[in-house]
Amino acid sequence: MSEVTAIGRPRKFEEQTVLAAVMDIFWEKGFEGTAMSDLVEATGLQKGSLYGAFGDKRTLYLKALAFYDETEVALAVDLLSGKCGGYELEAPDAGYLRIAALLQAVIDAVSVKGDRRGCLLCNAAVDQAPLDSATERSVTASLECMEEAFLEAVRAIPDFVASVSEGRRTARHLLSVYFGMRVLAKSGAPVAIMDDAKSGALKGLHPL
Amino acid sequence: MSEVTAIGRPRKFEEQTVLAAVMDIFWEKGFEGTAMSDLVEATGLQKGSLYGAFGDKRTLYLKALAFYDETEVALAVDLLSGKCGGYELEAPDAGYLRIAALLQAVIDAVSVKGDRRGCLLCNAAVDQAPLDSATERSVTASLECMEEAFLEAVRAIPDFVASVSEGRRTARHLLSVYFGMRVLAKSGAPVAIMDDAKSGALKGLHPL
DNA sequence: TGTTTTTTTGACTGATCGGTCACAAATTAT
DNA sequence: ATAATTTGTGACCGATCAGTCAAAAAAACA
Repeated sequence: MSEVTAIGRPRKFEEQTVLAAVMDIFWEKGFEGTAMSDLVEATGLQKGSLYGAFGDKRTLYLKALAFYDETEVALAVDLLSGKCGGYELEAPDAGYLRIAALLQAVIDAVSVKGDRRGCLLCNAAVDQAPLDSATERSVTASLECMEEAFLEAVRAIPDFVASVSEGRRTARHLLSVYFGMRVLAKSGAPVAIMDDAKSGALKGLHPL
Repeated sequence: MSEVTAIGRPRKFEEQTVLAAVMDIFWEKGFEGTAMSDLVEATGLQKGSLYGAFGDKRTLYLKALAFYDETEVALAVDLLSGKCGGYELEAPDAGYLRIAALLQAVIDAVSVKGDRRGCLLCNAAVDQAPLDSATERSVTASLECMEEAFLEAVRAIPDFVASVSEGRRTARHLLSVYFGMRVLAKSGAPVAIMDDAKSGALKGLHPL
């Protein structure tokens, strides 16, 4: 993992910390909207150090996307697939609750935390994926993770009488609702709209 | 509407034509990703003419958004509210068919026409609405139009036993699915995923 | 104490950015 | 004609863009 002794002048920064700061800026401003000077300011590093350690702007963006996948996407996936605590995971309607919790988290990000940045994955899909194939690949991979996690949650809904293909269909439908809500959130839509989008989606999951 | 005689040198361009070209570029590249030189190339006008006729880049963007609202959004709204022909509007399940047709149109834009630009409204919501209040207002207004149109379609579903508030909820849920599918389309998602998102959403509309 | 290796630093580059402007061109009004 | 008014044109502006580089600094070696 790490060299015990490293020759040469040691780095003054933690790679993960810098990447987190870089991700934040790209998240807030997008790829084109972010200048290298923004990253210099946010990271406290000089331009030369950034280029030396991470490569050019595009590479940095891709690494920020990967970091997002490892942190934020992983959190959502863990929530959906029941690998993290706090959501009554043992309840009989665990799958339903997990999906409800994720959609509620999208709403809370806006209404509680005032976070208008939305989802970096969604942002990247909209403004960079069609223009850059490496970004497209990264986004696609993260989307597949989320789809599988939704599928896992759907399958954890007892009495959800559904064929295998219907489970997949439902997962993809929920994926779509999730990103739609992210878009609505960024547009400044009132909480009531997102609440309805959420409960409208959940309604179809309750055959009880 | 128009002056019969206009003093001074007459314009060589049609305002609507130029606006359509401008909209196309912003649609494809986004606000930050579009340079004035791109617009000069696309419109055939010189920079000075563009500034003289439409104002600065931001104003031009807002006018392109308004143009999108008057053309593309209006088409979707007309389709949903049954004001345009071609979709068996007299059938007993007219509302259902209209919604299905709109979601299918999102898929066809990608699979038939190879159009990866998505929806300018969605793009604007994601990358400009949080940063510019005028853009946010424009996006919000268009979103409200679409919500009302979805609501009209939902209410045109016979046997859709639902309270008033449930109709609204369903409309907002569909709005969310619609934008989610737009995001998936831009991410390069295969048609199968969007098909499932669509049919998953439609399933909840068929209490038959 | 040097030598070597790596990182930090900030000045520097050419290109491009959004935006302006003076002047030529085209039309109506007199 | 000629004056008045508007539009088209392209050179021009300072600012900022992404990216580079040589030299200083900080560490491990010898």
